[in-house]
Amino acid sequence: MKFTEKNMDISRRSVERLILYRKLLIRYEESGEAHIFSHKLAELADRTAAQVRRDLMAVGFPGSPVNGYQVKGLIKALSNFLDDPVGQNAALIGIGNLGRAVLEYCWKRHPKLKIVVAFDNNPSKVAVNIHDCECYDISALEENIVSHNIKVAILAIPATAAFSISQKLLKSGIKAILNFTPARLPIPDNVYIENFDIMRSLEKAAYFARKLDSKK
Amino acid sequence: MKFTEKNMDISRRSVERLILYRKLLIRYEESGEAHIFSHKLAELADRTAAQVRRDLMAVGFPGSPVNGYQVKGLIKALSNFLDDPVGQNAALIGIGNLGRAVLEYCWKRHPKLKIVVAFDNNPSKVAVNIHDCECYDISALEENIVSHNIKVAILAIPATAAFSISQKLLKSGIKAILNFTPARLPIPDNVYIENFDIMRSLEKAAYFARKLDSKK
DNA sequence: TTTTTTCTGTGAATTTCATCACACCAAATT
DNA sequence: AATTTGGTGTGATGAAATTCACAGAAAAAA
Ligand SMILES: NC(=O)c1ccc[n+]([C@@H]2O[C@H](COP(=O)([O-])OP(=O)(O)OC[C@H]3O[C@@H](n4cnc5c(N)ncnc54)[C@H](O)[C@@H]3O)[C@@H](O)[C@H]2O)c1
Ligand SMILES: NC(=O)c1ccc[n+]([C@@H]2O[C@H](COP(=O)([O-])OP(=O)(O)OC[C@H]3O[C@@H](n4cnc5c(N)ncnc54)[C@H](O)[C@@H]3O)[C@@H](O)[C@H]2O)c1
Repeated sequence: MKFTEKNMDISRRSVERLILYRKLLIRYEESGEAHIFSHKLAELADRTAAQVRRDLMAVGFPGSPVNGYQVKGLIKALSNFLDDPVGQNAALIGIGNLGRAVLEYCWKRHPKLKIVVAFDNNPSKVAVNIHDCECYDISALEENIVSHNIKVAILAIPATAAFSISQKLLKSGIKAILNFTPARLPIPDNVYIENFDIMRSLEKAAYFARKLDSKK
Repeated sequence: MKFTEKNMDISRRSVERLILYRKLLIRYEESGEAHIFSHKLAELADRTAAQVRRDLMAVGFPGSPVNGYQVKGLIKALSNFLDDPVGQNAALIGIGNLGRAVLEYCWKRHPKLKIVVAFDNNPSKVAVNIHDCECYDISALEENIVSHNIKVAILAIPATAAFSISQKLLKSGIKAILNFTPARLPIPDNVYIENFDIMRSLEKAAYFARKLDSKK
């Protein structure tokens, strides 16, 4: 069954890896390679070849035992699987240190996914244009979220403001939130949320550093 | 067996949750509560009560069927399990937008884990002191990592510099790296690495936003 | 031509992770 | 005094994720 239909359910972890594979493949293609074997892609992604092939089953792009996968075709198949054909817009809430770093970083990285609007309550930060992204006052949040058909938001405001803004986002039809504030937001389960907390990541890193350092 | 010894192997996910529990408990304690039941902690952490109790087995702090867990004691037991008794120091490499945001955010958040040194190759950023953190020229990296007994590093430099710096970190005995650059770093498996890539997280969020939005 | 090699695609086995369900306990209730 | 209530700690069970292992296919080697 080479051309598996792509409406099968797929795990969060698997999607994560598919996104990584695509990124690695784009880089790999730039180095001039036209084909790649699962074990090579696995090496780049730091996974096993079997897992790579399993993950790719969801995408349904066939490889050949002789040459492996055609890189260009696989990238296209992955994009077809992962991206919205029309493209998706995202919003940034909070144009502080972190918000600006994110804006800078995400600029022009993805042809189908762009941060097109940002919001802040500090007048000095609005009415400007950073990297193709229009900056508005926070009072214009709802109307712009709706009018730009935005379903993804990045929260980078102080924790104290996080809850009330998240409620507004939900009301405006947001379906995914990347939450950089340390606040825990109550979210219905038909909305995706990912909480980032660098302090917690640092604690985890420190825990394992200690374990690894004490071994041998 | 109430007082399980804590040298059992514990999964990465479980450690992650224990760190979250502690944070939630500290907040909970501030609200004046002295005791907590597993189902309440589960609710705060958005997990099940059974999983909370399972996770806590590793810590070995007993709860009572009548009052649940004593919050103060549990926080202490978690800290005892998670933290280095002496404390750990971390280093930041790259004092740019992102680096400064991280430095600001992590400042005074943890009594046993501190970013004590930072490095940059831009002279205008060194020889200053941000939030108790000394900023040095990158050439002083190795000696300071060693002299401060640092095992955890945060990489927030341009991707092009990531590989060579990571090699220096490894040589200096680093055991964990939080990598914010999009570079993939080859790391021996006795060193912990966590790769952050907001673009990839955003892609994932967009994927699930799309799926959730198309359902019903 | 026949055999060997090598890699894909995927059922089956295995391992890892999460939940279930219950023995046990102490307080509250009858 | 007996019974009910509600929560912990954990063995047993179930589900999910990963790895194994092999049929099949096509090129390369013999
Ligand atoms: N997850 C992490 O690792 C991490 C790292 C750094 C910072 N943070 C968190 O991310 C958030 C932003 O961090 P930062 O360093 O950029 O802070 P910052 O203070 O530099 O930026 C916050 C921005 O939000 C704006 N703002 C404040 N209230 C607002 C409101 N009600 N509506 C709209 N905009 C508002 C401010 O004007 C400011 O521009 C904070 O919650 C911080 O704790 C998280
Ligand atoms: N993971 C993410 O989501 C994310 C988000 C934003 C930025 N980033 C990445 O994080 C890194 C830093 O981002 P930023 O926005 O802070 O960039 P930045 O340009 O503001 O900061 C980079 C800093 O590194 C310093 N630097 C450059 N070369 C160096 C070297 N060889 N040794 C020491 N210091 C050096 C520069 O002087 C500068 O201060 C970049 O790789 C960027 O792509 C990642």
